[in-house]
Amino acid sequence: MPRDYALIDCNNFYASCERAFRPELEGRPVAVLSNNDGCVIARSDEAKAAGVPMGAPYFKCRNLLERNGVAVFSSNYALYGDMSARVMRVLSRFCPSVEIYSIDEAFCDLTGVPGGAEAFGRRLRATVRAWTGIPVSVGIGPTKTLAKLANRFAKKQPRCRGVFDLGASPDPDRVLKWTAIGDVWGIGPRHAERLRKLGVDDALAFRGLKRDWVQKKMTVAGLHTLLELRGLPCFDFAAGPADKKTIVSSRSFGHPVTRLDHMLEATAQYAARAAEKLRGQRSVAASVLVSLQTNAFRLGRPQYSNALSVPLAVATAHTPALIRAAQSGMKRIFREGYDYKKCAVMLSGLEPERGRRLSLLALPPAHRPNDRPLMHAVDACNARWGRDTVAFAASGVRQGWRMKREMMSPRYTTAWDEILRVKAG
DNA sequence: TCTGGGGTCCTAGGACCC
DNA sequence: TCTGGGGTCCTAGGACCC
Repeated sequence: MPRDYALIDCNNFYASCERAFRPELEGRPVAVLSNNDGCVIARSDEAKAAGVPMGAPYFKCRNLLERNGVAVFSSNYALYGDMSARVMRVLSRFCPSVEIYSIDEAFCDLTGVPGGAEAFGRRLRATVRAWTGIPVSVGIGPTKTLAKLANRFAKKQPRCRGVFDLGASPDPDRVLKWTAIGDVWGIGPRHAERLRKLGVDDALAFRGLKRDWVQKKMTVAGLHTLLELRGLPCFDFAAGPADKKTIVSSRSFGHPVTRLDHMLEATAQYAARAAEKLRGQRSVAASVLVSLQTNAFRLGRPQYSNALSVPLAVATAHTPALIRAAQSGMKRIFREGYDYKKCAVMLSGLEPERGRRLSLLALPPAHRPNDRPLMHAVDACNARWGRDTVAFAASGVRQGWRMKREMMSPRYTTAWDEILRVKAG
């Protein structure tokens, strides 16, 4: 039986989150910057129309932004994460099954919903808007790839009014023809360029290619995209989030770091953050990869980057152990005489906390009975009173390397003292 | 002139996604 | 002066083993 998958995608999500709490920005251009106020990562429709490019470095487009009266925000992930959860809760309340795909997208299985998928999608869209303030688009199709494609059509074609069901369309091929090859889910810039050179410019032309050729040139990933465009589902619907296989914490510094002690502070901070995420999925890590790099944009300056993987004797989620491992690796790859821009800590070899393998050489966790309750208490404090309420001394106190966020909006929904006030009368 | 063969595991790099 | 962060999957090739 053919299925109806819907892709619900929040429009210009970060910009819409900012606007949800500043109604006077409705109809005005809004842009949100990446960490460190580095580049533009979200734009309202008005900002797009003004010609603000996606990914543009802030210092390069600052004039353009000012000239057009664009309201500019540093990214506020506490706010976006919470708004995302609200949107997802609305979807879960009305849809039989929801797969959260990213912070601003979810797939829903609408097969057999009463009244038809499109009408259901319209109600969903209106409800999300009314309950969260976030505008969404809804695309419906028999496979995830086609739902994605339908979603893009819904978003770009005003007459769709935010919802489009490809399966119910009188001429679906016309929509495929309208979709540029590079806009097909799963076809990135590399493959798109190659395909265009062969005269394959849109989804319809791609769909007509021979499977053997596609598999040979684009591996099974490309083959799956091809088959999905033909209406054969290749990507399963996953109700719950799968455990991560790697966990990364990395951040560019607010100022270049030159000293080992500062680098070790940042390493500890990132290791602690990664460890928190690790415990969040009840896993332990078997190895820690640290890396560092100078700023490759600064031509003419000496460049250096390196990475080192540090295996752990026993897989663990204990922050002090992970900090020790990360710092020992960092000491080995750090070289004096460079301006470092960024470092990262990646946890890999993840396995569930229960049922992990134990080493014969190190004490099993049962012999360190206080580790887990301690970490649990730290996580509970930070969940309740905010990140870094309890932190590790190894992360330093002054943290001169911390990122810049000079235009951040309040954490309207996650911090009591930043909550919106509504004046009476 | 000759230089086995096949399996498994790991890693690095490439491509993609948001 | 200032250019994000966090993931997944696939493949090729080398190491290693018998």
